Amino acid sequence: MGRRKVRLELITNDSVRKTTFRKRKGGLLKKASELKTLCGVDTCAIIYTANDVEPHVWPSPEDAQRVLERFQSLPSKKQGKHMLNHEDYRPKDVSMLELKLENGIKRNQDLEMELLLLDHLSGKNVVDLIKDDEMKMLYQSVDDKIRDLTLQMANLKASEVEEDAYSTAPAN
Amino acid sequence: MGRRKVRLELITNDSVRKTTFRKRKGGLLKKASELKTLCGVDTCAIIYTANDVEPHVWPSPEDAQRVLERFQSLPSKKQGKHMLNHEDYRPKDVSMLELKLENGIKRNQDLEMELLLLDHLSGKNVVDLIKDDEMKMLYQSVDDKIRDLTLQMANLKASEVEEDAYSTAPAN
DNA sequence: GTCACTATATATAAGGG
DNA sequence: TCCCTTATATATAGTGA
Repeated sequence: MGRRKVRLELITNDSVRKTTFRKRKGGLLKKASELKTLCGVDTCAIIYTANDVEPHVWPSPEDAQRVLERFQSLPSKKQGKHMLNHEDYRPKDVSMLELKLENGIKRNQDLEMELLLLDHLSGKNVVDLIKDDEMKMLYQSVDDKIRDLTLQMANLKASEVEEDAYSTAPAN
Repeated sequence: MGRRKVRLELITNDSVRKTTFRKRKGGLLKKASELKTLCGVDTCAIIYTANDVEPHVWPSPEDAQRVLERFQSLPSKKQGKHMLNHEDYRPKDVSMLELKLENGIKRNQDLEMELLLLDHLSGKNVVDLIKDDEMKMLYQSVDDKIRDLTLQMANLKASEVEEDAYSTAPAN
């Protein structure tokens, strides 16, 4: 769409390529925005530039907000066939602690399942930039999750040690 | 871009909205594809339709393949400020097992970090459809990861029990 | 590298099977 | 609903400041 038809192939000239990228990125975002508005679908554009390490995400602030909410309420459904059969990897006879450990495993599986989604998206070059504030919120959210998980594992370990104490030398 | 200028607002008429969605989705994908080719960036379009539960992802088969590879080689960098300070949650005096447990935690943190990326993307309505084969590969990848993690945790638990045995009743 | 300005190339809203 | 077709609306390649 310009003075002349361009061949669909990598633009070798650096500056030209950058300029084209900038222009087209804008166009793509606009299109995505329109699609979202006109059709009521929650579009999202992303771009991992070879330069930046951080992925650039788009929507608007409200969108990012909603993303977080949706993410946090993300239930452990869909796990179906992806639920791992623990039996295969569990040393026999460790009954007492199984439940707790399983909880931990289950949690990890939840994470993995969400990771699956990430799979579909990571490694892609996306189209935009998330505001700093939103970024912080996202990070905060993950930090919280990490905290929970770590605490849980620590407790698990602690209780195991405890249990052990019981079976060999009752707590003072 | 049509017989007449359309107002930027949700199209109320169902059939019209659907048609417009289909058309514009195609256009957006084409644009993304061009951007990818012309600028050498790995574009990716996604759409979570209100109807379908599964997200629809786009690129081409080769892209999906690359996604997987990139994902699997995803190092544990970037963790920086997101590394959790275990000290705060670790019951004191459990030295012997710490390392193993920490490995487990570390792993979880890796997952969490990747989850962070997901944060940026989930909950968005994206633009496309991944081929069944690719989907299977992705699932397989996650399954493998789940297997690793589970096995690791099982081993961790097993070795703890073992250690315990040693300190109280030397193995037969 | 960026911005503005066109001339063109594309995308697509309406309509008609 | 899905394809066509066609009239217009948009996107953008090339160019100059």
